[in-house]
Amino acid sequence: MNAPTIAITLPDGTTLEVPRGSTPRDVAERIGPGLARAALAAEVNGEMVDLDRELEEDAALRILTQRDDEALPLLRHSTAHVLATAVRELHPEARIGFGPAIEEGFYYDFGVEEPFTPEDLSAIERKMAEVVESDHPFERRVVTKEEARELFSDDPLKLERLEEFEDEEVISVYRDGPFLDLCLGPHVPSTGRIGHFRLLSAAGAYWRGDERREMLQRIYGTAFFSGNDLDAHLKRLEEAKRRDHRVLGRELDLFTMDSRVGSGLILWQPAGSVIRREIEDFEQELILRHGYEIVYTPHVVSEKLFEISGHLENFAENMFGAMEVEGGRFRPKPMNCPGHICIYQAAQRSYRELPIRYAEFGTVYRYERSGVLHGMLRVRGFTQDDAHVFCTEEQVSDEVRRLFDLVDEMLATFGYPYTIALATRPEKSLGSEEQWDRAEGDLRSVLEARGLEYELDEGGGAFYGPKLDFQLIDAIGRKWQGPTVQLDFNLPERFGLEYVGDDNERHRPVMLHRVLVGSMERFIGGLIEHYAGAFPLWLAPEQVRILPVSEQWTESAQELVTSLTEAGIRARLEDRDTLGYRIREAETRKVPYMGVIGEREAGDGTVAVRRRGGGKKQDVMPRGEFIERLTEEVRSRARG
RNA sequence: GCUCUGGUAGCUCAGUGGUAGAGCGCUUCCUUGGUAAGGAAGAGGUCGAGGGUUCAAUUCCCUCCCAGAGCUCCA
Repeated sequence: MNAPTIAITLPDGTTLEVPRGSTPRDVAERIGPGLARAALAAEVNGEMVDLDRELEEDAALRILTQRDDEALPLLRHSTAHVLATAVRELHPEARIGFGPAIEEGFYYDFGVEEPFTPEDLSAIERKMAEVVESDHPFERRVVTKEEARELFSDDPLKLERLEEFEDEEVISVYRDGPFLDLCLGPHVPSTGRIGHFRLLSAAGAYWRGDERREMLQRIYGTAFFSGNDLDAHLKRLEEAKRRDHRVLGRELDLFTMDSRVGSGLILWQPAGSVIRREIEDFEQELILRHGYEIVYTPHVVSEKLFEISGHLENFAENMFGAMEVEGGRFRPKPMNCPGHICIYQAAQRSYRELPIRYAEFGTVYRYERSGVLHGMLRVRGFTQDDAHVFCTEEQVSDEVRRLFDLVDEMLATFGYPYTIALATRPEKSLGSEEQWDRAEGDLRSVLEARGLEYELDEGGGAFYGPKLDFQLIDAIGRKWQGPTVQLDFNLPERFGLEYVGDDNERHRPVMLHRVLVGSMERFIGGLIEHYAGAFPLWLAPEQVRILPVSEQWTESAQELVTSLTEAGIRARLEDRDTLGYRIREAETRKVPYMGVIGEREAGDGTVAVRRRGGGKKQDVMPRGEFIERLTEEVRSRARG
């Protein structure tokens, strides 16, 4: 016979005896009225549940309030239900799809005849406020499949989902006021707990993400516990828009596109080319110091190469079509690795040569569907800072260690913090278990030896080897794909790579693919947004603009421009229009330094230096000192 | 590729069934300036392309091209 009470263990280790069938809300009230008021949901034995779920057994319990990390997704999911509630009030015919919380908010998909207009969104938002005002409780009910079929008889999309439930699965539905949804939960106690939300956009989305299925209309929104958090989020969205690399790219003449050239193909203007060349020079210097050798491979190669590499089999849908030349078929390369392998195979390799590290700024072409193209971030032609390391299995961990040194130096220069994910063996994979264990162990031990935190992406590796992914965090907290290190057991096999060991036997080397920036296009697109177009001195296309106060000081100003140019500084004279106008122009062009030359400066050989964004503040200094300071700032690649 | 939205001057955008406008930029002239816009004049448009309706289409309709927001996918 069950005892009449159960023991509830709280996070601080204390235990409460409560009657069987008590709810987390009861427990919260036992702990204190403040907590009871703040409570949103609970975690029982690691499972998230509603506050009024009855507890039948001893359990570990944690009351969730808005201070807990899990609370925000909960709030957003509940807000999605409020959205659906409002849509159903205004458009009773709308069929309901799914409405989950996502990283920055939530969405809900609806089957409607006409897409939602901005006016619809406003009306829906107002209706949502009414739903919140009504403070409907979220009520959970467990139903049988048969009951559920009845309840959702008018909701074909829900019925489809319903049929996928296994017989023994618990089917729960949630009601808030007039709206009923098939939902796993949990939810906040009532719609009144939802305070600060905003609908952001509407767009088409395939039912269940399948492009062969019907297109539904998705409404995106976000929600927060406090108005301040919502405002901060909306400001961040504004800020992201302000930093859009496509807008800044045009304003600053960094890059352009031309439909005559083709979609997804970047034309680098001189200013953007300066940035790219500086980064390439920096990286080249870096990798030469780290023992790489630079190679070059052709852009168009025989299709036979991609038969051997397997690209034709596995990557064809991302490759440009073949061109026929004298009966042979050729393709623009989508990756650089096969070419590097051929260079490796140009000679018989001895263990004494390994590791061999080939690097190339290799331009590759990939077919991307027109709808996915986006500025410089998603293109059809891009240049990878690609490298391939051929080494023995024993050398892998040392090579990975060296890569970390490279990555650290590289990313610190741009001011990117980063996170790391280790992606391990997927279900379908190539190579022996020992090989994988060893490779993953190598990666792991390097991470641990460095004391680096990392996420584990279980089963996220490619079929041909585990990998490390670095994610960059930019100036406004967004994540970008950064360096990757990929072990490859496949290509050495396919190409039959060999080296002669100290035992005079032939062995198979391991191959590492790695990129630091990934693609120059994507990286620089991201960098434009990271710096909001205000590049540090070493990258700035124009580093100094020299402004004579009036034309009579042009000659003196020109002398300074010449000295700067001779010192390797990108400097330009600007002497038309008024000084105020030219200063404004230099500021909007985000030139890091302005040097003003007037009667005083021309007289005593100084320059009045004004820093970008520094307002009226100016620093008068001897010209030699100015040049020295700039040279040092460039040399150290200061982040400025 | 799909859904939706859009395409008017170099850029950002307004506008109309009777062959077109603003601001910025550009050119020229005046102004010779001291730290985020001195003044004036001027040039610049096949109103994305093709077809249809109409006395008349940049405007209404259809097709196509291009771009954007999503979906799916990726460096």
